[in-house]
Amino acid sequence: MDEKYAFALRKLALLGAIDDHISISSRELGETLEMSQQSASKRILELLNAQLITRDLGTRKQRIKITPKGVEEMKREYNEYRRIFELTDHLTIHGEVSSGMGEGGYYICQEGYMTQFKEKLDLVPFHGTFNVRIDPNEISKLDVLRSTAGILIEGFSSEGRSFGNVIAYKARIHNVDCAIVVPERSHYVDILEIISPYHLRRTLSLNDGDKVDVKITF
Amino acid sequence: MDEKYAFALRKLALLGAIDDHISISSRELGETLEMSQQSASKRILELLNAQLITRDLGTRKQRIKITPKGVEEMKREYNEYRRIFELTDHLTIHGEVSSGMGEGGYYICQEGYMTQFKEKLDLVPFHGTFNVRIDPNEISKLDVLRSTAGILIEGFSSEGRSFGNVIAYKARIHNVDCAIVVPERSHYVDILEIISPYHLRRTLSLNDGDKVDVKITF
DNA sequence: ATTACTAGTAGACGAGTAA
DNA sequence: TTTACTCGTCTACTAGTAA
Repeated sequence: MDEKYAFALRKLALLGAIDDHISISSRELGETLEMSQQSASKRILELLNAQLITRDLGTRKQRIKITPKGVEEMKREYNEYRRIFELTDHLTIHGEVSSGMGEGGYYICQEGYMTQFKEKLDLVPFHGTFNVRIDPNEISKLDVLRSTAGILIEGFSSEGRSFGNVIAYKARIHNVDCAIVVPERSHYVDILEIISPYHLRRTLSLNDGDKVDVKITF
Repeated sequence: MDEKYAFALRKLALLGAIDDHISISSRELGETLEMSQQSASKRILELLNAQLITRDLGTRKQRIKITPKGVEEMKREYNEYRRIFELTDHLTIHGEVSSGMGEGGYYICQEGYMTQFKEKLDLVPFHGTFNVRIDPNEISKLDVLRSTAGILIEGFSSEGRSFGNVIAYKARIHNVDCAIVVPERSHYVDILEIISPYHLRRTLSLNDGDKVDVKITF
């Protein structure tokens, strides 16, 4: 995205153009962007062309709304700032113990992954995965995590099945070493899958619903 | 700040130029900014001129560090994004009950303020202020709060003393109505001063050090 | 009121090059 | 190798104005 579009997009977002269409004339937009009506009009055409906004052009005033693509572009910039101001040397994600679907456990136990966990993380997973449901307020911390370079656990093929790359992040839960494992090609979910040399539920006496802090170190 | 400077400043920050001087040639900066060496050199001179960065220009490579002013400018942009993505209709600040210095209580009890609290907040403070020490991880939420339009409680003069403007924000602590009061001209502190028609310590059975969630509604 | 075209100007950019 | 000057080009802006 052209950097100059970010400014206009951000000001539109502050006026509420993410949730709804907002009525704003090119003159008014020009005022908030500190430019002429003509330039603001041109900027709107550029944003439309870049598919960052949509517009209803009525006879009176145009109505503008930011597209999902526009929101994504802004989030990218937002996440850069988060990395600058929030990331020191660690990131803490709050959540609660979840029994999850247990699907991750099957993948993680594959020999092809296990050898790499030992080599690259110096960690032999005890048993399956430990699942943490991320506090809804902190889902966006996943963006920050995923924009950070983790440890690449390479995919492989075994018995005609292919297993994809996995990104691992070293972490600690209540001072017990562990690692978060995220399939490289996965949709965002609110569950952190965690491996540890210990049986975390037993070691930390945790049950479903108990609050935990996952501290990722960089 | 010229908007185009923000991009360069942000990329420098991501390279670590907030904490330390970083070695970066104009050619390298040009690569990360996707522009020529010449333009990157010019951009550096502009940033220097705007006092957003400082530079050691050695014989080999220049070393660049972002100034406090530069950091402030970035924070302003960061806070705009926070308002866009973090602020829905409320903001929750975590903290713990603190006995504070009790100074706020004296000011707040002034007749000039009290009448306005009743009119503008529909709230007759019970007694002094209730102090919450903000969780260190959430101090920056104050930036977000202060960049939000609160309710202006006008200053006044009484018995030869002048009392300044105060900004109030309606809030709830564990479902009890209250309001945060912030002197307009004050340095940042980690204490929220809160007024409520109830004696919060007694009503909620709170003692120093107890964790509380302050939910600000907009 | 609007939006947005055209024309003229100021400013941003990169190539060449000096130090 | 550096940084950064000059200069030509090309883009971005605003004023004027049409629809």
